Amino acid sequence: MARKQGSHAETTAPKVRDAALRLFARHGYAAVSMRQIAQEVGVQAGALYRYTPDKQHLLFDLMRSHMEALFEARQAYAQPSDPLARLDAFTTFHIRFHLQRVDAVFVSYMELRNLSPENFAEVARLRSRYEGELEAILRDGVAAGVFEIADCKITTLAIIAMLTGLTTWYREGGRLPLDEITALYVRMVRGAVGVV
Amino acid sequence: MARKQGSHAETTAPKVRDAALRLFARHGYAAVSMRQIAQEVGVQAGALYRYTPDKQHLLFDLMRSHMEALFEARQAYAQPSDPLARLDAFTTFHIRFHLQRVDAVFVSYMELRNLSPENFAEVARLRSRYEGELEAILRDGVAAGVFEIADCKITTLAIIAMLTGLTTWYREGGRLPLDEITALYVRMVRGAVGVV
DNA sequence: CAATAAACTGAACGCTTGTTCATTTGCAAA
DNA sequence: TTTGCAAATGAACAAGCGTTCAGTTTATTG
Repeated sequence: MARKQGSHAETTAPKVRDAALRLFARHGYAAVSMRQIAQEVGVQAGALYRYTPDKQHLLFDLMRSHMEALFEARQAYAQPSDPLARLDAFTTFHIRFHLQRVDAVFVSYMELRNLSPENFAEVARLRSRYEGELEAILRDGVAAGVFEIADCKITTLAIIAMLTGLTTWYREGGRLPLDEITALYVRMVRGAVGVV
Repeated sequence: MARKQGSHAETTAPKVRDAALRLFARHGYAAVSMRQIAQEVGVQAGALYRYTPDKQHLLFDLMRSHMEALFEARQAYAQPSDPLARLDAFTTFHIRFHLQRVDAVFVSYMELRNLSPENFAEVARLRSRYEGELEAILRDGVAAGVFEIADCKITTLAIIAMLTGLTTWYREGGRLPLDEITALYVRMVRGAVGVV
């Protein structure tokens, strides 16, 4: 019989992903070598190839599972029915989720150009599906007469850019607690969609 | 006497900068080699070192002159006195300037981590000076009772993130003309600062 | 204990990297 | 036409790159 499957592999695999994510976020995909990742894991470079077919796929896996985690977390979130409550919930969710995974957010936004065309298309598809969720909320709000929005598509992109920008400057233990910051953003998002 | 200064250098120098900017934006600083830049310019790699002490400085120069161009362009812009008009003018200016230099914006936001600490500090200083201009507008508006803002610092960052995000998706000849897009953003920014 | 297979090593592969520098090119002034 | 120098070449440097693979280690199974 085979050895209990992956007694070490199950330890090493996430280590590889963690190290790669942290290093890619810090220095950029192209600037990080497989040897650096290996050193962080405590292993020789060749051993990494038991966990990824190549460097490019390692990057893609990180991005894809970031998006998958995003949808999974979102599904676990309460979905109110009235548009304004849903918008607020989206804002809160987006901020909380993204702040918990700054490295993954950074890598997912910065390293798109290092993906092969097919891998890029896959990530782009997932991202626009997520954007679609916000857009649907906006459309519902407009239909219900609660939002005043001239163009839902553009408003969606503007809101997401505004919210995600938070990840570039937020530091734990900063001037304001996260709850207050979130409340500020909820209010700004409301303002941007014309809620008075 | 010396030859007319830089008869060729004056041609080559901007070519080097243009090529570097385009390639850095497209593939990332670390992924671009000096030989690639040289080929784009039509020169051997060694010749680049007449125009930059090293690769890192080439990146820094691009970022610094992007920021300098930003301040120069802003100074040439009309500065109304009432806060709301100034806010609208800032929005319009920011969009127009940044859309004309997508590559420089991209590089300036993506490649900060590839700067040496001193060079990073310099770019950060210039950036926060620019943010300060918007923040001043917001504070004036609050003082004048036209804006309803809970925290001017955070609102500043949120607005700039929202506006700059435009550069990642805008394409000339897209669904909407730039004037309409700008008008949409002017309205959203107004909403975010609580103008009714 | 012996057998087995997963996990990992360590060296090697061909290639590219940023940077340097002695040398050549080519134009403009004298 | 000669001279002088900026501009550019092209070869070289040591170092590092992603990836492969035969071989060694190691822990668990029968």
